[in-house]
Order: sequence, then structure tokens, then C-alpha cells
Amino acid sequence: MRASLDPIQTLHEEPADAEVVSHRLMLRAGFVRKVAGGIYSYLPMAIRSLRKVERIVREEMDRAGALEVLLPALQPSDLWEKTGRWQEYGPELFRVSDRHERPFALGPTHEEVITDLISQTVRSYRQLPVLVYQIQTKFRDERRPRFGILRGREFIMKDAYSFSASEEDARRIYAVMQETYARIFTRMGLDCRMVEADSGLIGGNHSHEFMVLAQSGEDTVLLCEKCSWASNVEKAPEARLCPACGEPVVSRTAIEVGHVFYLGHKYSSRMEATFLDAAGKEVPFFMGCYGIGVSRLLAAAIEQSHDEQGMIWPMSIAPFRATVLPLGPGMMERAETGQVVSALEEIWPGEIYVDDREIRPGMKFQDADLRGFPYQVILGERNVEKGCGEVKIRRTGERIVASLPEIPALLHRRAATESPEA
RNA sequence: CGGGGCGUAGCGCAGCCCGGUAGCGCACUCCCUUGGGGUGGGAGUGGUCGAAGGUUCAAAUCCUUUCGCCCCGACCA
Repeated sequence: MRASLDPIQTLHEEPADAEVVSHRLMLRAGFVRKVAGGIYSYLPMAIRSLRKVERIVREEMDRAGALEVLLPALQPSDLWEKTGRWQEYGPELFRVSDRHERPFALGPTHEEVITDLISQTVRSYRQLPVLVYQIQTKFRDERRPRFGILRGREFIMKDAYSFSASEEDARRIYAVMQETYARIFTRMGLDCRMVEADSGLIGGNHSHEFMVLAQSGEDTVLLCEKCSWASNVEKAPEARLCPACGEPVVSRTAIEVGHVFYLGHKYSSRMEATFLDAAGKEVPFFMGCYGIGVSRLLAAAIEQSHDEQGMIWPMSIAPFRATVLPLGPGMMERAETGQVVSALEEIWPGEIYVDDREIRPGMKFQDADLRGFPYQVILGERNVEKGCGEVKIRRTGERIVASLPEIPALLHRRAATESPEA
């Protein structure tokens, strides 16, 4: 993509109403714009990363045997009346009426809709288990939206639901989802911990959260310094010593990016969602649900990986893998520049951001650093005259001068060792 | 929802106390300059001062109401 196609400008000055680093950087780098409190437009850069996050989530969910669906955001109130959550969910549930004054909810989550669907569809234990997921915009009228994309009133979520014929099978799927989530966050280059958690309004009696350790996190987790034990502080408020091995625990702030719940019969019994078991008896589904905050992950990734100059994207979710910076007048038009860009497009199709704007070199450097593309290919006149270009590695600041034809192979090699997960 | 703060040009801010022609920086347009880390200079464009009502000869400024936004606090992906 050419920079000149995008009208969005980066901001030199700090936005006044952004507190946390991910919010500030997303505004400054032109990733998002605020429309109202807790409501944002996602601009071209952000969409690129968002789609990559979604692709990783889809690949791993598909690998786990989940089927993708798309359920409605607009949900009739009677489904929510069935589970009692029309009352229970409180003011956080967005409610709207149609022209006939019929009440609807804007879905904050989809247990009701999916349970209704599956109970109409599955009659026999022979059809079980069923595992479905979707990636969709959710609505929650948060008591306090904040931190930009981290806690919005509208956000993108991957939610999955499992229906099993036995508790044992439901717990097996729960374990599969735990592994799947770990894979997803690892592929995204995140330092993520799984912790024991409270179940909250979604319910059930057993749940784990996936936490990205970050300064601006809203949650506090307790981590054992010796073993792998970890817990949300809400779950073990008094813990000083690890319940698993007796070593001291440390407290860290974190961002919740995923949450898996064992639901059991909570929704299936309330909604009378049943199937016939092997004995011909009508029993409620054993359920689980599994969420990932897709849009929140963008902010979490920035919180965890940035420096004074700006974002530092992991390869797997960077908006572009590399940017080409032709410096000075005429450099964009030179044949060498076109050749380098085409050669890079060969190894990474669609992944090259060419800064063809007629601006000073300093601004191109600043913007490239701010937006955090993993690799910068700098084409200055002096180097190009000698048939060379300079590669800058964003994360380390390392600079390598190489002959122009060698640059694609160099990047390919570096990426293979530096970002094998991508 | 409690507590605190803020709404003035696309962004960041001053002006408000003490009422009297709406200002600065960035961005944007044009000219010159510069060309490897947000060049330098010159000339310009752009604002119903969040909204409504009130006081006054006169309101960004004082009063009332209202809307919005941000931050801190009690189970949220």
C-alpha cells in the first residue's frame, strides 16, 4: 500500500483525553478515532492488524474443531426473559424497541441465542458434542468506558459455545479451549498467563482468564514465583503464599483478553434445552462458553510492546510487515525503488507499506517508528547510488546496510528467526 | 452511580477572576528555502467560544439549566 492513498495523518501532539499508552499511540498513529465515549472508528492501519488477529483466532478455532457461525446482534427480549437475564443483566444491557414497541437487546453475549438454536437443532446425544464460534461486534453499556479500545461500549469479540452430552465431555472441550487460547496468544507474540477466575454474570462455577501482563491493566493477578500457579486477585484475595507450592506470590496488573467458562446446566436448564441421552432420557446440555476480546487484543499488544517512539508490532499482527522509505525528492521515482518494492511484495504480498509522500525524511522515520512496522527499508540517495539500502529492525533499532537485491532475502531470513510464530 | 476535572479552529492550548474588535502553536493552502530524524522564512484559509435560557448598552467571560468528555472508586472480553 502507498501512504499517499491514506488521508489519515499521524498526530504530533499528545491527545488530551487519552491516558493509557495504547490509547495515546492508537490515536497518534491514526489507528482509531473516537466517535463517542467508548465508541471508536477503526481506521485502515487498525483494520489490518485486527484482521490478522481474527485470522489467527479463526485458524486455531477451526483447528480445534469449532464451527463458525454468525448470530444476530439484535435479539428479541423474550429469549432474555427465559434465562432471567433481561432483569439480571441490568443497565449494562442495551435495550431498543422496534416500530411496534417490541423490545430487543443489543447482544452483549450470546448464550441465549445459541442455546435456543442448538436446542431446536440437536435432539440426540448422537449429534453431540457441538462447538460453535463467531467473531462479532458486542454491545455493553459499561458503567464506565475507558482506556480507549480497552473498555468500549461496542467492541469485537470472539465467542464460542460448547454443547456436550456429559460433564466429562464438557470438561474435555474446556481443556481443548484452554490449549487453543494459549496457542492463539502465543502466535500473537503476547506474554499471557492463564489464571483461576471468578465467573461473574456469565455464570457457571469454573472459569479461567487469560491475562496479558501490562502496567495499565484493570485486573490484578497473583503469580507464584516458583511454579505456574496464578490467580485473579478476586478469586484469592488473601493469598500471600502459593497454595500449590507454598512459595511467595507476587501481584501484577493485567489485561483480561480471554475467559473460558464451564457453564454446566446454567442456561440449558433455564431454557429447557435438552436432548435424548443413550437411555432415551431427556437431559439438559452440558455447556461451556469461551470468549476472546478481539479488539481489546490490539490495545493489549501495544501495551505490552512499545517504546518512546511508538508501537512495536509483533510480526504476526503488524499492520504491515515492512515499510519502504524512499528519502528525498525523486527517490520514489527511481527504478531501484520500484524494484525493491516489487521484490519485497514477492516474499510478502500485500504486506509492504510504501511511504511515497513528498515529505521530509525525518517525518517518515517518525511515522514508521510510531506505527511500529517490524522492518523499515530505508532508501537514501547515497546508499542507492552504491546499489545499497538500509534495513532497520524496529524492535532492536539494529541497522543493516545491504545491497538492494539482497534485501528481501535478508528480511525473510530475519523474520524466520525473529518471529517464527508468524 | 458517587468523587474530581474539562468543553474556545482538525489537534494541543491561552483568554474567563476583573464583561467591551477571539488569540497562540501544530496541521492545512500558496511562494521561496531545505532534503538521513517532525528544515527555515514569508503570505493565507479556517471558530454560531458544547447547547439553551437569563442579567447587561454589551457575554467566551457573570447567573441558571442542560448535554458531552476525561480521571479515581464496588465480579468486565
